[in-house]
Formats: sequence, C-alpha cells, structure tokens
Amino acid sequence: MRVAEKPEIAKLPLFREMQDEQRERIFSSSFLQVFPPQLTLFELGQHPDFLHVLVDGLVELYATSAGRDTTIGIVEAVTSFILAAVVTDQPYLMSARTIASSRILLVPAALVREVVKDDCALMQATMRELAQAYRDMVRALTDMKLRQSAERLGNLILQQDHRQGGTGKVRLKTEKRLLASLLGMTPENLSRAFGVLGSRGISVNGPQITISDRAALEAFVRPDPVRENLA
Amino acid sequence: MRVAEKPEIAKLPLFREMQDEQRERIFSSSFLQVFPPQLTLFELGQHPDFLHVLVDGLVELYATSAGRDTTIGIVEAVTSFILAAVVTDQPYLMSARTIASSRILLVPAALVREVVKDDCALMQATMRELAQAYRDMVRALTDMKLRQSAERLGNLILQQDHRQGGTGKVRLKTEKRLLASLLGMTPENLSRAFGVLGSRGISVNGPQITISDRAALEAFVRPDPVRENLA
DNA sequence: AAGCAGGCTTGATCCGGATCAAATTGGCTC
DNA sequence: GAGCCAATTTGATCCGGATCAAGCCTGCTT
Repeated sequence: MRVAEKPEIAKLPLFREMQDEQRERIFSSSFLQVFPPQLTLFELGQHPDFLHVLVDGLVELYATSAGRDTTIGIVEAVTSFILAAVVTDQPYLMSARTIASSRILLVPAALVREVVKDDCALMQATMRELAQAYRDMVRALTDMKLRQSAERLGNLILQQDHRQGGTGKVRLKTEKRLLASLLGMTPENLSRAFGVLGSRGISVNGPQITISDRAALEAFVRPDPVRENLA
Repeated sequence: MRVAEKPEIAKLPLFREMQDEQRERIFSSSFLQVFPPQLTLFELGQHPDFLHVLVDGLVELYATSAGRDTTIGIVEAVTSFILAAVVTDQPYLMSARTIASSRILLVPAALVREVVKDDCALMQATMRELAQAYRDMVRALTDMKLRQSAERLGNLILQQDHRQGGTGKVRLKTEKRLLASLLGMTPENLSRAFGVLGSRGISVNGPQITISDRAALEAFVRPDPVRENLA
C-alpha cells in the first residue's frame, strides 16, 4: 500500500500503539481497493481472508437466515470491521455490502493473526476493540429484547445526537429503509415511529431531525441506564 | 486462594497458556466465595471490581431497562464471565444473580488488567474469549431479529443436543421460565412453543426433551447456516 | 414539462406474541 | 395422605408490529 490515507489509518485505535515496523509490515502487504455502491464484499459463511478497514464510504453489515435479512451494523469511515472473524479464523457470521462508493483497505487475515502474536500493543488494541464490540452487541440485544420500536428509534436519535455533538440536530446518513432494518422493524413502522416521536419532542424533515424537547424525548424512550464513557 | 479447584480453573482456556508465575500471582490475590441461590452478585451500572469465575453452580446474566428485564445468558461451571467489563474498565451492562448455590472465584479486576499487560499469552486468551463472546452475541441478536419464538426454541434445543453429545436427548438445566426469558418470550408462549414443536419432531416430558425426528425439526427451525467450529 | 422510478408515508388488515385469568401438575411439608 | 405453594399449562383477549395496498413526493430522464 502506498496511499495518502496511510497516516489516517495508522491513527486508528487499532493500529495506533503498535510498533512502527510491524505496522509497516501490515500495510506493505495490504491494498486499498475501491468498490462501487451496492456491491457485496463478502457473505456469511465465507472464510475471512482479509481484515477490512473502511477508509471512505459506507458499509452495511447484515445477516440472513430463514429467508429474511436484517442489518447488524452500519460502518462509517474510518473503521475496521469483522475483526472477530479474523481473529478466531472462523467463518463470517454476517455479510457486508457497500452502501455508497467505498474505499477499503484489505489486510490479509493470516498476517493480522501473525502480527498480533508478535506485537503486544496490537494485541491489546485488538482486545479492547473486541471488548467494545461485544458491549455494543449486548446493548443492541437488550435494546431489541426490552424496548419497542418507537423507543428504539428515539434512543438511536439520542445516541446519534450525542455523537454528533449534542446540538439537537441530527442528520441521517442512510436511507430510512436501512435504518428500519438496523432497528429491527419495517420501513412502514419506522415511518409511524417517527410519527409517534413527533409528539414526544422531535420534528423530522426528510433526513434532518431536530430534537425540540429533549426532556420529553428522554422521558419517553427511557435511555440506557448506563452511559457509555466517551471513547 | 488455596483450593482443590485450582487445577481445574488453571485448565480454563483463559488461564491455560499463561506463565505459571503470573497465574500464581492472579490466584494468590483471588478468593473463592460461596453464594446461596437467588443472590444478586452485581448490578448493571456498577463498576467491575472482580472478574468472576463460576467454579460450581449456575448464574444468570440479565439486563434491565424500562421496568422490564431479560436474560442475556446463563453461565455454567466452569466459566469466567464479564471479561469485557473488566478489560474495558467500564460499568457492567448486565446484572448477575445465582440460580443455584454457587462457588465463585473472585479475581480483582485491576490485577487482571495489569497481568494481561505483562503476559501476552493471557492477553491472547482474553482476546480469543472476547472474540468468541462477540460472535455468540451476534448470533443471539440475529436469532432474535430473524426468527420467531418456536424457531428460536427449536434451535436452542438443537444446539443443546449438539453440545450434550448429539444423542437426541436433552435435559433442561434451568426452569422453563428462565429459558423463556433467555429466548425473549413469556413462559406462556414458551409452553405453547413446546406444543408447536411437539408436531415437529420433539417430545417433552418435564425437563427431559427428546428429539424424535431430527430432520423434521431442522426443516422447521432452519438452523444457523454457519455451524460453529467445535471449540 | 411530462413521465417515470424509487423511497417514503398512510391506511386497512392480519398475525405473533403479550397479557390476563384460570386450571393443572408436581414436589413439599406436616 | 391431605394440604400447600410454585411452576407450568391452557384458554381468552389484546396489542404491537408485519403485511398488503394505495397514494405521494422528489429527483431524474427524455
């Protein structure tokens, strides 16, 4: 790899702390590839050949079973994904496709596993990343099991607002149909859920959401009792 | 700690590969404690002071939100739990309570974090454990999002059978109400789900389940497309 | 500017699972 | 063995969300 994005990638939590020469070893065997929108990057059940780092664009992680499918996560740049499959060297549990045109760094999985063994800093970063990913999944699962759809939506809006700086203005980065799938509901019901939240402190205009009454919203959605530490 | 169980605990994947002296360092600062049934070990939101290792007994991990609660996992001996909270040093995302009388090894969380840094083998084991836990969560989430209740039950029975040796006889280790909570349904509906599966290849007698027609059962529940490697 | 297509919304209906309310069962104590 | 308590099962009803079916709006094509 020989690209302008190298420093940016090197700054990722995953690669930040590791030895320079090991990082160079990883990067020199990796390559950056551009993918058009709507392209399937890999599918559930396949053997993981590469650790993926989304440098630019947007990627959907989704799972399929019993003829249906559902979105497990939406990956925004710059982030690595499917670390767990690479580390365990087991088949993917999800498929991935680009939503927008995307540039992705492909790091050979076997190399990752090898360098991880040699470089404790990388291993530690990997461990942290996995622990965080696990916690995110726990949250997603309890969200799904304990809250109903409008509450889930409200919570997601609060989270997004928090991540975007707490301004009370949230802009959706994806189509609503995708958001619906992520939240585990149909597009129809997402639309209705926005309707419900309309009388709970939110106003919606296309992809632009405004929190007009945060207190009312929080009262309705009952946010997570445990706030995540700001990373 | 000075107990008969030490060798058994030392054989856990988490502690198996590490340096002997580091392991001893961990064990010497840990202590084994006996808890009666139905006792809350810790609660969601608390700061993790100890890594727990269930030596004997049964523990429920559950989450609470919005006045409801749901079971996230059931821990059987011998297994460590809440590694992720310990590693990240962030508040628990779930609560834990004993189901049966249990003996638990309590390992100071700060010590774990420290030794992990010094002992790469332990770190690697931690990383693997977290990766596996993450994958389990992904499965649980997709299960919840994509399958309906009788299918979830059928799948759980198949998994259990697989883990218990594939004999076609599965014995439930917990009350059915707890199983219902794990599967994300009410006890009433669990009962009805067993009824449904009655005509799909299984028969139930109290806690004893018999798979009488595996093909029929698999056709109905559409098992995970990706089989887990036997650990 | 008309036509079209895809995504979003709205309305009507259906279905899975929750809730509420009784039975029934099974292990216990006395 | 009677009585009791908790777990489970069964039945009736209700509700959230899915599905089906139109409309609608926006951006793009021709």
